[in-house]
Parts: sequence; structure tokens; C-alpha cells
Amino acid sequence: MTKLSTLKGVCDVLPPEIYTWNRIEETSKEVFSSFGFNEIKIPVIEHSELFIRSIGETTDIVGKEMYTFTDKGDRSITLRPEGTAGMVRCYVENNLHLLPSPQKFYYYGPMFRYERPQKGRLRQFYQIGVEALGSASPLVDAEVITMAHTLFQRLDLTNLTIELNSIGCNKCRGNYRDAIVGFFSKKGVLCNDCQVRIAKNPLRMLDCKVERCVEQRAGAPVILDYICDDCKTHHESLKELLTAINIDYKENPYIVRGLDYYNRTAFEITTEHLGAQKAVAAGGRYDNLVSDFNGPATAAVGFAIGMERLVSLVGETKNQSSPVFYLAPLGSAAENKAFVLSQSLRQKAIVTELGDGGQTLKSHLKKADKLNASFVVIIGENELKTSRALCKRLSDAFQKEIGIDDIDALIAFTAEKPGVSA
RNA sequence: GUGAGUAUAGUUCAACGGUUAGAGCACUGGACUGUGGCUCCAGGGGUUGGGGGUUCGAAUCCCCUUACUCACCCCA
Repeated sequence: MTKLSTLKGVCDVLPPEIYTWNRIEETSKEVFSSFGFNEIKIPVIEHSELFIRSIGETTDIVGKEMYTFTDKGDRSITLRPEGTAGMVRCYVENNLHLLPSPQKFYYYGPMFRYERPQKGRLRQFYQIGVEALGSASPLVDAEVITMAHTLFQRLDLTNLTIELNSIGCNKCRGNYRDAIVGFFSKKGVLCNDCQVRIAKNPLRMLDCKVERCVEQRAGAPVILDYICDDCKTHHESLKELLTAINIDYKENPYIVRGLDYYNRTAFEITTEHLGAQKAVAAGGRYDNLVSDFNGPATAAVGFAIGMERLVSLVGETKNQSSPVFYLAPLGSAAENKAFVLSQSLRQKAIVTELGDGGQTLKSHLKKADKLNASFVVIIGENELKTSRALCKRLSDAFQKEIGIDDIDALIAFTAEKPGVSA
């Protein structure tokens, strides 16, 4: 039998790292609630068609990264590579547009993309996703960006940069596309990737890293000069709103979202500490996606946070739940007694660790110390005879006898202060 | 899919082609028979990723393979 291991690009999350995950999840719930967002659960599997139609057939995600299989009913099923498509499907399917707009949701869960793993990039990765559907106002763009900013602040993250761009709308993006294609086709030989990009996704040529291409793009057209007046007004309003609450941002005309459904606002929140995958969160507007799925015309904006990337930026989080009591039974009769006692304590929501009756007292105490317990309750032959348990405070080694069934006295002992005990 | 690097104990790492592959941490036990942390001592642990080759001799050199890591592409 070969040694079992996880699949490539998939990993376990163990303590103590899981405490950081929990802290992020809890903090995000607090922040999102304060912005009026509600949690929602949407499926991990969907009809393949949902992603093909929303994300776009020519994107890498759909073209080569989807986990797609045929189920026993001969349906084509895909493990979601991102959350927005499912959210929009849910919005349309449940007629959520009938509720007051905008409807604001967040969700939390794994996404799947068949990619070559590297730092900050996995095949199964977790996202916190946020979507606001039913408003075209730049105010909602600003709210959503502010919400991400607030969360990162609450997690004590500094040195994050908000990068902002507008990629125009269906009406004006074509102008810019033409301008880019026109600009580069007059230039010399481009790298192999860019020769593909010029046909498929010309905007991507702007952040090519090949030296030859970098030189040639000097003086290339800038998107903000090509977007229509409506898009420009929207973009300017968003910037004013962010400025009004002192949120710093950096205009980055090279931000291009990799999914077809985006328009207007595109943004990324980046760090210098993640290697090549520097985006901790990214998102933008998708004003046409709901109507593309035969829903009513519904403007929307959202973003996703890369959970693993965020975890690696947030410092270690301590386990909050180290035991209050460690019960140390000596022998099997004592073990039975300790088991009963443990249940009484746990019913009062007191974190209690139960030791093995076969262990020596010394090994009990060592273990209690390693578990960072506060008190050890020793139950041996003497204690069983007298029905008095020996309760020891580990911080200063003070100990006293307490009636073996006297839960209240045990709890009272935890409240006594070291050094002033009677 | 492309390129580079790495693979030795549970873990982090040593070991010029030359005894029985070592050390820190972790784990278990003892010093201390029913009293933890600190200290000291001892112990368990390894097919040197796998396969083949060169050599008197390979963890070390060569080839193949697998896995991991980083980067490209792309993306959270």
C-alpha cells in the first residue's frame, strides 16, 4: 500500500493555523453585517453551462482549469471555480430582485481550479465572496471597497494597496480594444504570448513582462482616455467617495479582470508579501450578468478574498480554548469517577480535559502543563476513600481539597486569585 | 502546458566518494515510588523519495521516474 497523501494543490488546515481561519471568518462576519450584508450558502457543484456562459468560453478558467465531470444522470457537472456565477444563478432562480435593492450577500467556501500550484495558488482554495446586486450607483462600489478595507484594518494588516481601474462598458470598451490593437500592430515583433493576446485579450499585453514588449508599449493608449462619459462619471464619483473617507487608492490602468463578465470598476487589493500572487482580494462590477441569465436588468458589484493568501498575512492566532480543568485519575475506579465529573463540568460549558487512569501522576501533570490547563483535579485512591478531590492551580502550585462532587466549589476555586488564597 | 530548484528520523537540518548516516526540536521514560514547567541522563525511531547504472566502496557521481517548491501562463 502506497503512502496516502493529499491530491496535488490541495491541503489540510490544522491547528494552530485553523485559529487564524476562525478569527478571519468571525471578523469578516462582524464587518459584513455592519455593512448590511447577509450570509448565504450556495452549492459547490453547478451545471457546467453556468460557468461556461458567465465566465466566458475563451477564458483560461473555463478553457483549461475547470474540474468537470459527468454524473450518473449523464449531466455535465463542474466544481465551482469562483462564486459569482452561482450567486447570480441563485439571485435569478429565487427572484431576489423582488426584494428591496440592492440585495447584499457574502459567502464562504472552497473553489476549484485545475492549475499548477505555487505560492498562494492552490487547486482547492477558499474564498470569502461578497456581492451586491441591484444598484448601479458608484456608492455601492465605494461601500464594497470600504468594507474590504475595514476588514483588513480590523485584522491589523498594513501595507496593503487598493488598486483601481475602470474597464469601461460594452459601448466603449471596443474603442479602447481597437486602439490597443492598432497601436501594437504598428510595432515590431512581440513575444509569443503577446501574439496570442493581441487576438484574444489585447488588454493583457499591457502587463507583459518580456523586456521587448515592455519597451514597445511606451506611449500605449490609456483606457481612461477611451471610456465613455457615463463610465468616466461613474469612475470619478467612486474616487470622490473613497477620498471623502480618506481611503487611499492607486489608479492602475493595467488591471484587467480575467473573467468576461466584468465592466466599469475593477479593483485589486495587493501586498508585497505574497510572491507572484500579490492580490489578496479582487473584484469589480458586472452589470450585465444577471440579464445574461434571463433575469431582469440588474447592475451588480462584488469581490472575493483569497482565504489562504489572507491567512498567510495575518499573524498567528492563539487557541482561545485551552482547558480550565485537567482531570487526573489514578486507576480505573478513579477514571470512572473522573468521567462523571468531566460531564458535570462540560455541561456547565467549562473546558475540561480528561486524563487516562493508567497514567502516572507525573505524566498527568506534564500533560496538563502541555495542554496549558489552569487547574488539575487529582483523583486517586486516597481521594476516592475520602470523597475529597485534590485541586491544584498550576500557575503557583497552590492546591486544596474539595468535595469530589462539589462542582460549585470547584468553579469557585477557579475564581480565587493566586497568592491570596485562603 | 513551459522552465528552474529541491528530496536524508515525526519535524528543521548536517554528513570531502570511505567505520555502524548524525544533531537540535518533538515524543517516551528515568533522576523525583502521588506532584508539572527548568535542568541532567537515557530510549525509541531511517529501505537517505523510488528504480537502474558507474565504483573495491554511493546519501554523495550519472540516467530514468515520482513528489514537492518556486517562477511563467493565468489568477483569489
